[in-house]
Amino acid sequence: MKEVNMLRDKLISVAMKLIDQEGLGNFSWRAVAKAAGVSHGAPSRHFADKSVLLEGIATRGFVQLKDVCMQAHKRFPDDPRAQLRAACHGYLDYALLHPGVIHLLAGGVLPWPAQNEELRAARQTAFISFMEIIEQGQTTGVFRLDKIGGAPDPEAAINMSYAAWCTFHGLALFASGGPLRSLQDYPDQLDAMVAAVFHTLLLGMDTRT
Amino acid sequence: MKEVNMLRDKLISVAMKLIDQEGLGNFSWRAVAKAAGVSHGAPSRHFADKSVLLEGIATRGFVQLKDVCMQAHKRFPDDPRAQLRAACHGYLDYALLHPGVIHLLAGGVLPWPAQNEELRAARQTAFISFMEIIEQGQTTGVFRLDKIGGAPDPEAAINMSYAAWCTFHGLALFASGGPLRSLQDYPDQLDAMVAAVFHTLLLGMDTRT
DNA sequence: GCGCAAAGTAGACACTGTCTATTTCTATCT
DNA sequence: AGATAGAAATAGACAGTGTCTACTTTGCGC
Repeated sequence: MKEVNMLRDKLISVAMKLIDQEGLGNFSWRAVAKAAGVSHGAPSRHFADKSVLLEGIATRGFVQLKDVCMQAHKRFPDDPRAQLRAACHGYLDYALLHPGVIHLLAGGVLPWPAQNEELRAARQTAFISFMEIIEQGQTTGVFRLDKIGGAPDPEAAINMSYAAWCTFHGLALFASGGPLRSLQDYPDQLDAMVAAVFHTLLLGMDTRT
Repeated sequence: MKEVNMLRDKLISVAMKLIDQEGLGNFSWRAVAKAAGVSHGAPSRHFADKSVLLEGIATRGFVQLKDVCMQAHKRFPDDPRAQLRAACHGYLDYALLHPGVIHLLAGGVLPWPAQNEELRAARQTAFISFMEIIEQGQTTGVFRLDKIGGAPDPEAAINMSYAAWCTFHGLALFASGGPLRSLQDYPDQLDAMVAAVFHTLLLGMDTRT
């Protein structure tokens, strides 16, 4: 097994750490090089410029979020509600651990749709992985499958996935670096808030209500 | 009526425009000065440094979001569902018009809780303005008032407000500069997606379901 | 008209991202 | 093994950035 792109991987790891510690704004190309122990010109062999490096970080972020969804899916094989709850908590935990990365994934920094093919694929894979939870829930009759007008909607899974993902995303941003950030010091209150938000979301998705 | 801080206001206006056009990352102090027609040192008479300028922009952003909520409230005096829908669309329209500002408000750039007292107050006012919609809905029996366990919750309004706001916020970010950005070119599809997401949210909040 | 504080200007500085020329490393071929 | 070509890393240069400082202009009460 050949060790390819050792420095490339290290740079992304180091950059992730810096981005989470210093924030997305104070993130510097030269600081990444220094933290990786190379000269300021070395990274340019692996990343054309700063935005390509950010794309690399974002790609890894989406891969990790895909893992979060897959673990949620695997852990509760026949319980879409539990899967969704696990995905919610996994997403939130990831955001608290990687506040810089989650804000990078939130958009506004990199252009969208992404130029980078690898990044586009990673995001797509993560979304599909999440959507499988919704689809399974809908096909097993746990989640709603109706359209606004009442007629069945072929894109119901996509729409409901975005509804859930938007909520997770907003919650994760608020808790990791927004108005709910101070709740990090009071885990019980944070849990209560997350439970309440999730409760409202699930009520809107569940056929049982 | 005295004209105070003419340049200060102009700088914020100009900076808002630049931040929305060029993005939060390519936003430059000197470019703001140039666009306002003053030397690069002039803004420092009104803003100590770049982050204070950003705080000024964020403050104005929250004030404008408060206006969105108040208009939604005023327009449908006795219909919390319509108020909420109007707030959702208002929030989204604002995000599409001001993609840079909405990402600034999303956090990750400015430290939270905000140092700046004015900014903190503006955010608080905006949130309260939004929460009034929820409160009115709950007291008139349109929105749920139950806790997860079933017992009444004094903080129900706060929790439900955050549930709704998280969804709006995630949706706004996705649509303005995230994975849903391409839907801007297909207004019908965008409307359908927004309607579906809002539908799921409302189902989770409404007592009627 | 004077004096003074506030507002705006212009130059300097360290630092940033990016480009280029140069050196060092490494893997392959005879 | 030694030579060599290509990749990888270095170091210097450059314009542009945020911020600090000294200097000049402006406007207003006396």
